Amino acid sequence: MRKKVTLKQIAKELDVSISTVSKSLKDSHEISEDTRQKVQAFAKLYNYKPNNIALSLKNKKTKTIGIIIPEIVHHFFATVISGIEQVANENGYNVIVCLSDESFDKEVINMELLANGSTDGFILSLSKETQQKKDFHHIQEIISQGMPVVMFDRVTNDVFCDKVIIDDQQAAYDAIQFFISRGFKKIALLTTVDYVSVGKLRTDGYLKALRENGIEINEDLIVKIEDIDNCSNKIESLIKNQEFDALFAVNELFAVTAIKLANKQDKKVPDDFSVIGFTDGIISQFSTPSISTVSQNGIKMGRKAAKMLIDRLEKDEEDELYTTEIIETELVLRESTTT
Amino acid sequence: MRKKVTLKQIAKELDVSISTVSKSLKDSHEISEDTRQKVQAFAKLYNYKPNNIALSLKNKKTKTIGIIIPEIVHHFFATVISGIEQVANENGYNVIVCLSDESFDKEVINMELLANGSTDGFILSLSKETQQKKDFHHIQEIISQGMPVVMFDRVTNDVFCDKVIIDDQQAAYDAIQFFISRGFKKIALLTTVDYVSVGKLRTDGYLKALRENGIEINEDLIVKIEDIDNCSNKIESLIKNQEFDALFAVNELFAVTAIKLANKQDKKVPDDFSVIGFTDGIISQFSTPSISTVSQNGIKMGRKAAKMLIDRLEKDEEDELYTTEIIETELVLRESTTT
DNA sequence: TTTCAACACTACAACGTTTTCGCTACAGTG
DNA sequence: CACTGTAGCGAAAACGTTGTAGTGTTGAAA
Repeated sequence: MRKKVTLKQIAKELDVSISTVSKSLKDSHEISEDTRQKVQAFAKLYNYKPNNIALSLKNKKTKTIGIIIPEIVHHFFATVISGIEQVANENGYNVIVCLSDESFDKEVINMELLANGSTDGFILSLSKETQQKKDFHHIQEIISQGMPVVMFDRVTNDVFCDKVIIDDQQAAYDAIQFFISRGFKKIALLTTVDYVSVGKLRTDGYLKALRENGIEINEDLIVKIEDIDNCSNKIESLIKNQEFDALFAVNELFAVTAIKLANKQDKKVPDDFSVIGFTDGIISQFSTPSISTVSQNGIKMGRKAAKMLIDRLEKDEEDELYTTEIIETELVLRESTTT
Repeated sequence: MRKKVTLKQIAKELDVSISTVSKSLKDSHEISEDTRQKVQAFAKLYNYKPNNIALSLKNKKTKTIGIIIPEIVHHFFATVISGIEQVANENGYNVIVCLSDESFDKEVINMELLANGSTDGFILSLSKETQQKKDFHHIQEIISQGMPVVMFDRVTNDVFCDKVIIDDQQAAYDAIQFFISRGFKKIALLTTVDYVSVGKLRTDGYLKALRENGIEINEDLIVKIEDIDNCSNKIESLIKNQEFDALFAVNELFAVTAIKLANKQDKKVPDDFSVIGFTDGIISQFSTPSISTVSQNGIKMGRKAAKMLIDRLEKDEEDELYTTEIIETELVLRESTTT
């Protein structure tokens, strides 16, 4: 086994000082051509590479970005990571990923762990539990220590930092407007419980669109789902007992589940009702019928978040002006809506 | 801004030595009750947490696992990461994720970067390009430096290390046997080009099952796909020009694409032909018809890989005995196969 | 001959931590 | 009084690196 070689070992071997080795490898003019070549040749032979940890300690920079997300087995979050990783990579940064599993405690523990020197900054999306508790002290704490934080998608107004979001309300509004423009008046909504920020905003967009078009809001057409694994009953009863000609779901899982359950009751999408989902993932693309969605570009979101974080990291003045970037969404029309 | 406090600062503030502070916080018996309490109170007040980087440098352990995978926007890899993260977390490890984007160069660069002190070991799945080039020097190099490596799914026999795989050949064999047991004789295969190790193995299982059952192999029923974004023609022509009663796809994307293209030609699954895919992902579950698959439990694979790596890391003797764990697969029957 | 610059190199501190070893002062023992 | 033991603390090294501030030698100008 050939362990990694250090400056010290090279120095000893060549009978020069550590400084000389370090400078030779950095092509310092203080070192004679002769010595430089000797050292470089030796270093190459033994495949010398500086130790990142030692550099991090010295420079007080790790060139590492911490990502905290609720879960990774979720197409949207995976695309965001992918986007972050692209930009990080282009700028010589690594990403270290922690999953909160939607748990407040895990979110706190992971952040505190990484904040102790492991990362230069954070990109995070809040866990459900954190949003529910409205307890953001761990994030505040980290920001107050001078570590930059960028929040995306599931954000909160209670923390001042850079943010990347989509205009959830507007996007939902646009989707509903699309339905209305096609002459649909009875529009059902499949949404989450209110404490999930994005669910709430999308619901608001739905309500706003109806109101502005003078359509009465029918509470029977609004289904709020807490637990995705346990929502069949509610959706089934909606489809069976209510009459509607269009359905808007705040995520693609709700959308595809509704379509499947409709099939069971011999109702066909889009013949019996049109469907638009949210988040343009694999499911929407490949289900039959393929589902029209409000496309939320995760890659773009991740890239933007990473760019904002790195910009802040590489700028030396502390800038207290935080910005919130809005990533545009797009209504992607597929087979689940009549044209 | 309240920067992180160090031992040195506490020492200065309380007018004791750094050693005393360190020992106090570790409840050393060398320190008087009095001093200990004073230090601990102060540390708590200023929220002292030891600096991970300094610890890593001192202990020559980072408590970090490097994960190198081809891409993350891929349900299977996301589940594997999820599994790795679970076990890592349980054992106080963090995970740092790098994506090779199926590129040999990026795989090499990322590994070399992380190997310079950033991680204690690696869990990786080979990029397509690496498998094609059969160049594994970067992995060999890292192993020879004494850094443990665990490979999963896309592995190679040319590198000696711990591995976690499924029995791809057997799983494919079982799927084909299932078809044959239902009386199907004309079985089509949608596979990858041969250099993708798992594709090759699954193809071998298909061939073996046919041979053992005395069914003649019809090359026209075997379609090898290089590029997923550009495979429609080949699959369409298979469906249009060949006659078959069952189709086995080596991944779920191929499976769902085939079903969609069949629909276009007014052929229905499973009425016109049955389909079994590979990798039990979101698509298989939610497409219509839902797709029967050989389920490849990514979480389990990730957990196992992480366990193997951590075991090796925490055991002090160097053990040259490498093992290859086989994760069992399961045939999950859904709507795409007739019963 | 003195002075000084240029050259080629080394020593050392610093980053934050742990741990071994050593030191001092005081109590106890014979 | 001389010695030993010990409680309580501090100094210093080590991990690997970089950059600043020296150090010693040479040769040339004054």
